[in-house]
Amino acid sequence: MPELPEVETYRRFINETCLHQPIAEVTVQDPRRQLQLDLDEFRQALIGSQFTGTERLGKQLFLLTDRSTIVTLHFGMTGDVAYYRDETDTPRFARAVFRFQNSFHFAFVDSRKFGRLGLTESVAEFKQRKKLGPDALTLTTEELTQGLAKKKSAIKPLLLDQRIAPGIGNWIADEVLFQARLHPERPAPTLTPAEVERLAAATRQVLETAVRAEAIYRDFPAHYLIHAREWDTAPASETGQTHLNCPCCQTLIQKKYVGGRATYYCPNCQVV
DNA sequence: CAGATTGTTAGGAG
DNA sequence: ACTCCTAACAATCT
Repeated sequence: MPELPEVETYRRFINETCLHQPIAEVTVQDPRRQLQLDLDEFRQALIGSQFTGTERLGKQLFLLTDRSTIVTLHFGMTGDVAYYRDETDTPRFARAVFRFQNSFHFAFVDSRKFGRLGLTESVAEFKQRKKLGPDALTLTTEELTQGLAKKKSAIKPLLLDQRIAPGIGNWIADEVLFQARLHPERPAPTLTPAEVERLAAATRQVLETAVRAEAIYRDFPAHYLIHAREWDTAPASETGQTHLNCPCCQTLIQKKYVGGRATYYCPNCQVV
């Protein structure tokens, strides 16, 4: 689930829990898969150091330390964070655990092991190496126009391209397109400047709303498409409420695969 | 139990 | 060399 709003929420959580406390031990359950460097190097770089602050770019999280090294965290599809004192409270699927000298623990939790941990010298270096574009939370019309230049494909896969506006994931992409009233398969070259501007504005607005709601989807505004996604119908059906219709025009929400990802849209509000 | 799943990336086709 | 698309990755949930 971790798209930009979740990662931003994790960042704030870490800021409130993990800073300025010497690290006593670091364990990684499956370093060959999830750690991008040797486990001993990782431990030596961090044991005895403290986290001093955090940064975020798209879905990538950076933990600054009082040394010249920065921890990089990517949460994959199922990454989460946890902070607890007793080892007996270690969450299921804790894949990496930082124990602080005050005996509290910070855990990188990730059932599916798609997440990654690594080290970098600087955020700028990391951004360049990964070719990440400008953060989607503050995406300007100019940045989006630049990012879409010479692109030929459908707009939705481009919104998911982290080199254009990192932070947008599959669900947010659908929400942004719905709010901008654009069909997910619109070819990027056919977008008018006004539509690109609408898309950039919707991106900022959806992400700001999601961050404000701390990525808790049921707290999103009622006119959001996200309530119509299938996964929302399970809990909703228990209360007798389903939201499979467009919150704007009541048309049945369609599902199809665009760029290999499940895509939800309103065939009435979002015309190609 | 078959089929779905959030993100990223390698590999192939063009 | 670049763009675009697909499939694979691991594990879990429904």
